[in-house]
Amino acid sequence: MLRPTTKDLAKAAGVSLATVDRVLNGRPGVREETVTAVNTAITRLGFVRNLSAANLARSRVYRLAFLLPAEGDQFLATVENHIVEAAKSFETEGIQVSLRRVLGKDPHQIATLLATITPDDLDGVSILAPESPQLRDATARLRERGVAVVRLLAGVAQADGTDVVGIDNRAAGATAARLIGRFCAASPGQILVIADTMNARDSVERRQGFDRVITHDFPGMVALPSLETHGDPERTRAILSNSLANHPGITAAYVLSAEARLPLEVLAQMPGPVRRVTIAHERTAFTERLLLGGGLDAVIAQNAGHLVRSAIRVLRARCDGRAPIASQEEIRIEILLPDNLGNAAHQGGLRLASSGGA
Amino acid sequence: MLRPTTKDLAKAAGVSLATVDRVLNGRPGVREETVTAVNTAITRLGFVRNLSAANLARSRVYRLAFLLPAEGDQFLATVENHIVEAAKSFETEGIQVSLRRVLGKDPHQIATLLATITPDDLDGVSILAPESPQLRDATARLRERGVAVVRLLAGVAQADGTDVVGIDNRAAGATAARLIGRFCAASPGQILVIADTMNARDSVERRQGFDRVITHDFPGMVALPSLETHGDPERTRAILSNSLANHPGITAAYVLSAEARLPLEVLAQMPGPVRRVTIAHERTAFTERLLLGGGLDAVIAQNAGHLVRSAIRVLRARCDGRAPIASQEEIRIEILLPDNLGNAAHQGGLRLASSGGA
DNA sequence: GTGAAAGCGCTAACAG
DNA sequence: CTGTTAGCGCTTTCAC
Repeated sequence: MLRPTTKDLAKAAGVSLATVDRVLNGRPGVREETVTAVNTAITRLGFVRNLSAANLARSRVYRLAFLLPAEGDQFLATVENHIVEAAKSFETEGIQVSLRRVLGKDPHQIATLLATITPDDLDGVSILAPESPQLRDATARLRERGVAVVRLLAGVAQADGTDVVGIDNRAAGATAARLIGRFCAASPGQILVIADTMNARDSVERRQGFDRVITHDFPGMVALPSLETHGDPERTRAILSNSLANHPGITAAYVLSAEARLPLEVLAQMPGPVRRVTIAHERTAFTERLLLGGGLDAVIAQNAGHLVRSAIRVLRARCDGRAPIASQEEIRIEILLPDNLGNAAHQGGLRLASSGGA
Repeated sequence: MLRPTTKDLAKAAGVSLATVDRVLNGRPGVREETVTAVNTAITRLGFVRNLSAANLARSRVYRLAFLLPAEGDQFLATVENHIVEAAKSFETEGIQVSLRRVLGKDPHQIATLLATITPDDLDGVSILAPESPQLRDATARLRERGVAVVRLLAGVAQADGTDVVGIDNRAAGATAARLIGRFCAASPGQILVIADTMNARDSVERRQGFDRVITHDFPGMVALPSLETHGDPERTRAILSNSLANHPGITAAYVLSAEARLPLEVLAQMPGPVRRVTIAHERTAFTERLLLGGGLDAVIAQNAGHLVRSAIRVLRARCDGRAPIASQEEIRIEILLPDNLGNAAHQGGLRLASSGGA
């Protein structure tokens, strides 16, 4: 026989469909006895609930939104593209995903904005913004109001029950350090560490992971104090040329911010007798090109597509009061070399057959 | 207004539900005129089809099976685990996934087995077996009979329209070579290359990719001829000790087969004055432990969970006559270092919140 | 060629 | 506390 349905359950347990439904959804108002009767039938028949049918009956639509910074460079654009793509493919499943580039730099602005969101507008939001007390507060309120929340990329999980989708930044920093250490085996020296700003929690964590590995496993190398570009080309030029002049023993550079273009472009213009080992974060058109051209030795990345789809799945699960499948939602720290960039980068042939199937 | 339904379409186009359905599913027997009328309504209303409802109405169940080798070591076990896990989570979507460890080493046995499968048993199969003319033939027949087919890990795409889910093995070999080359910068020398057998297409491709990069980018190094273990411990010991004795300049080892335990264990027992840079494929309990313990410098892996879920999604799409979403189904070549193994390996805390959501 | 009506598995008012 | 009934959006006979 095919999969048993609620009807079969009702018959087996000697109750009506409505009662089966009540038990299935843990709704109150059913005698303990009947509950067990139904549950027995469930296990006996090996009943598995048909979620699509349930959602159809509920005519449930999930209204989700991604709230992103208003300003950003290539990485943000990549994330955006994946959101748009994912929005399309989730639409058939009754999940409406919108995208709003509204978050400013001021934590208060962000908090004020979040305060306007209610369950009438949205069922869940995914927020990409730096950690701040205001933000933590605002997300807690949002959740109390009944809006599911996940933090994208940056944030601390578990503290208030808000999920975080993104890589472990300490591990990412450690990975960068390991690569630099190994790549510099023949020429250990000083390491330039460059960030947008070290005020962001994720930057600090990356730096911590980085330092741990360098100190512990590569005693011949020294990671210099972090330089902060603040996104300013002039300043970047100044601090980099200054640092390179002061430290002739620099053999490597680590750019730990998500937007690596500015420091990498400036770095490329600096004179340097030795070829420096350089590692940056996130796959963008820019880092990809540099990697293929030999101007970058490795890229530490998190797959933006996975990131977005994972955030959507987690939100959906939370909307239903379900727990996400942790093993599926873990975002891997990818190491990209010129050789494992995959199709998107430079090859023509997909491994999927181009024509229709069976 | 909420998302328009078929009913709205019918009204807008001045036809019945049945006709809308015929157009939606490209069924014959509709006047050209009415077809365009419906299509106009579709675009005008921005109609998006509700797939769950469609599947419910069809009471479509997808019966898929993974056909795996009867014999294998840890990597196969990992794949198996993921199949079982995926089977559970896809069950709610009406996708029944079974697992059969039935494939032997003989291509004819495999072909004979595939010949017994009909659309009455299964809607799609995912086959993990080495390339062979018999297999290609058998899969082609299967597809003709109306059973969707994807090849797992090994195979050639597009040739007969059969999809292949797995990494690009040439790129994987190239990635291994790049890492070995860079890690050996201070001590270039000869590289031991070890395989189960070089009769498998994927082994050959990895070797090709490996050689290309070594030759082109690391002229100071030499990749020795491939040694074949044939899964035999005695033989492995003999050929390895022989090779190490003959080539005192060996500074690296590349194990290119999916099951790396045997050669790595034997290699560990071999005396060696210099610490060798060692790289192997696939994440298993064994390679993970070795990586963390420093006995392995990197692991080139394909995420078994993605692999399995991707195979299922592709089969499902083909069953429906849809094209899979290529960007989502590309399997990344992961590089694993001790630092980016992630939660599963050694950490306790998940980044997902442990308690219920909004 | 096209339409009417029943039903997929489940939920959500209502009655009782 | 429990059952009846009418759908959710789409497909599928079977008539017309």
